[in-house]
Amino acid sequence: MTDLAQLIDDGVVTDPESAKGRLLGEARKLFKQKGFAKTTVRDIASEVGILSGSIFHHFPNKEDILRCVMEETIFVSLARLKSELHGVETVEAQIKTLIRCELDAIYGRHGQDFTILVSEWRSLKPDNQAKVLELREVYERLWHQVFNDAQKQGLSPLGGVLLRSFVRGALVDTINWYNPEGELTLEQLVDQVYLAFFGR
Amino acid sequence: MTDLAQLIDDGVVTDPESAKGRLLGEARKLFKQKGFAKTTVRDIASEVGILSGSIFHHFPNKEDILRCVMEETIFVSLARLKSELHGVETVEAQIKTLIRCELDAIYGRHGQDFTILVSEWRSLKPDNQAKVLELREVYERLWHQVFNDAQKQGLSPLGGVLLRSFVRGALVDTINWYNPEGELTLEQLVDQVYLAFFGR
Amino acid sequence: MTDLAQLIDDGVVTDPESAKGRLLGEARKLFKQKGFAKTTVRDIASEVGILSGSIFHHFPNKEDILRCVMEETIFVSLARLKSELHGVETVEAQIKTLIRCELDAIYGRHGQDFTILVSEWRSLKPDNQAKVLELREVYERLWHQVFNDAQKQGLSPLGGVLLRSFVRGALVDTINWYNPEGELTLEQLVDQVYLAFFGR
Amino acid sequence: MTDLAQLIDDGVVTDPESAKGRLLGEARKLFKQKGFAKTTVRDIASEVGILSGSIFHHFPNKEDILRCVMEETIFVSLARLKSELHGVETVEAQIKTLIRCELDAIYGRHGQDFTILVSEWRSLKPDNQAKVLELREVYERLWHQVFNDAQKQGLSPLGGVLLRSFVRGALVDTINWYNPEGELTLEQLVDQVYLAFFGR
DNA sequence: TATGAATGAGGTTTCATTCAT
DNA sequence: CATGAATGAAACCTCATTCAT
Repeated sequence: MTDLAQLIDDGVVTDPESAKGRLLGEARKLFKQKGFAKTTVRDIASEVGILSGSIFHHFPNKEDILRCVMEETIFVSLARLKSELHGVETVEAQIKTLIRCELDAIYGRHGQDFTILVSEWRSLKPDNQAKVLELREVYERLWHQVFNDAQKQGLSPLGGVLLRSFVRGALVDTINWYNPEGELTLEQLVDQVYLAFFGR
Repeated sequence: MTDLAQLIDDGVVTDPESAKGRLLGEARKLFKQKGFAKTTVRDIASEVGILSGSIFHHFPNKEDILRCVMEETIFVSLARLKSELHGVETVEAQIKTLIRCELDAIYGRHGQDFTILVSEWRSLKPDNQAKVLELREVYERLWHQVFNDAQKQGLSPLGGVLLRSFVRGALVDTINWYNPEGELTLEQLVDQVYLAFFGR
Repeated sequence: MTDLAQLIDDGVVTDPESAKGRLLGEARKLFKQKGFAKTTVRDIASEVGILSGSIFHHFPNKEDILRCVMEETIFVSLARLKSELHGVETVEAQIKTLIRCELDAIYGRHGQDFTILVSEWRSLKPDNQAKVLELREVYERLWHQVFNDAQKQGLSPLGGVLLRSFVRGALVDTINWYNPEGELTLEQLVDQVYLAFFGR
Repeated sequence: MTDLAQLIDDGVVTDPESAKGRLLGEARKLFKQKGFAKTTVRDIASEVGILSGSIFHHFPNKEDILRCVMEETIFVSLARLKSELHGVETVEAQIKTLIRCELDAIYGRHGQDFTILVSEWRSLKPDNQAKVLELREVYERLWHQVFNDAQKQGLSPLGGVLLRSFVRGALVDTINWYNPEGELTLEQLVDQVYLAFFGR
């Protein structure tokens, strides 16, 4: 059973074949393209092939769609990260795996579109922010652990939490200039990020 | 004459005492607080103490207010950066100056609120993006030059353009976690950023 | 099946019982009374008994309402004209039928309000003008044919196109002085128009 | 002394060199081009080279500008008509003079833009309509007299008032199809109108 | 579950008009 | 006479949300 199938089975990720799942998929796409504020509930509905009123059978309101999109993003990213980290021994390889997975998530290789987590953070009301944050911290802790190890090995003078913040910023911001179809491959980008922070 | 006074004199920055200037100031504040989409022109007007219709004496439309806010941000940041870099000899000191100025800009120490440039980029239509981009590139080139020097001196294995991208991301993202009133002072943050990228 | 019922069935005229149909009806009435510019979408909505926002379920914008009103006017006028002309043999009778039908249309006897086509022509943007013009030319050609026959029979020294222009002007302008409830009956008016242009 | 100079001297037409006169001239042009409703008081001001607020030193409100434009149109048209009719003996020549002068007025040969009188009639409130109507009836009576003579001579079977209505409609409507720069000259158009109504 | 018409609050923008300078 | 900033009402339009069918 794949990671994704497992997650669907666990009920934390909606089956993308289902009506709700297709809704989430299109919503994610549009939120990424045009932003949450400029995406109308009609846009989403028409992309799925239903009418706007029908959306509210699946979600209580628009903001909740965003919350679900974000939470699924974290679930999927987390599962994938754990799976990819499995069996990786050296800290260097672990770091590169972390970076690679997050870039994959940002560029939607597995449908996660990590960027939304940052760019649309303010579109959530505080209560929803709290819910998502809880989940997200699980994900962040994985980074902290690996980065703390890196510091111990002298790969960076900074502690895990601070370093993770800088790396996250650097990665998320690539969305503003990096073109995955351009000359620099994703793997090369991974290496450059590694070099920038740990190349000594 | 101060830098700011000079810029106002040059006509590239609006006098903050004037009606238009006050409008820009309040708009900047609100855009930062609530985001462009959720800030209404009524909000801005009422903050200045006029009615919403009066705004359109000074700006043709809401988006143009954002464009002006962004352009002033760049003008002020650029002027300040040049002034602060003046007489600074070592590359290390130059880098720290760049970082310090941008963090100052992000945290609005001189009224610039640099973050808006990144977070509201998508709120501009392509034609306005192009106008702002032109200005912004002048600012970015300053970073590239210093970072290229840093590479030559072996301070980082990366070229100036790529390195600047990573640093910008790291700095801009601080907005999501850094609290300027917290334990970590801005000067300490500058040092940590320097360490993260150049501390070898 | 009546002509109108047939047109509704064909889908070129909206059922006046439907929401959209009632909207068009009230819009037509108001456009005629106050003119397009001075009629607000709120006026129309309140006349139908809905709120202004609801109008935009049926029409993308105000101008489109006018376009629909105009197009329906032509469809109805054309259908009625064809039906009335059917079996009319002499040119004189055909001419009077044309005149009578257009006056009927102007005075809204069958709900067409032909005048709007002329008086609000400039309220349409060029693209909408083009759409309506296409339809209207079908209608005009009917006149040209009959008037060309009239010229051949020596009823007027002018060609069909020019003559039609003059007659249209004369008929449309009646709106500025003719009172259908006054002494001059519509049938008498028809005769006078005929006399003015063909009475020799 | 020209007719116009005489009218200016009489105080019924504003000197076109004066501020108020230039205002009226530009207003007339814009009302004709875009219609009264779509012409803003700013449009007019900027065309004259002043600011919108200054207009209200010359006119109490926008509608009054229209009223003045209309009244001047009538004054000028009337003066010109009287002057042109002077010494014309035959009814045929008188009719053609009337037609020619009105077409001249419609196409702005002497700056009158007669069309506005018809197309913007509804833009006036009843009290202003009444004022203008009073003037206009003097002008219309000239037509009635000549057309009544025409009927007596057997040139048309219709009475002057009704006939004038039809001719006015035909002439005013030319604005919707006639191009003064096209193949049909204005003099030829005069002849065709004459033929249409009196050619027997 | 889905529809689709309707809601109703709120958005940006327009514009004739006023008035202190 | 002219300015130009401000008014304030009203315009068109948007859109998340509701609900009877």
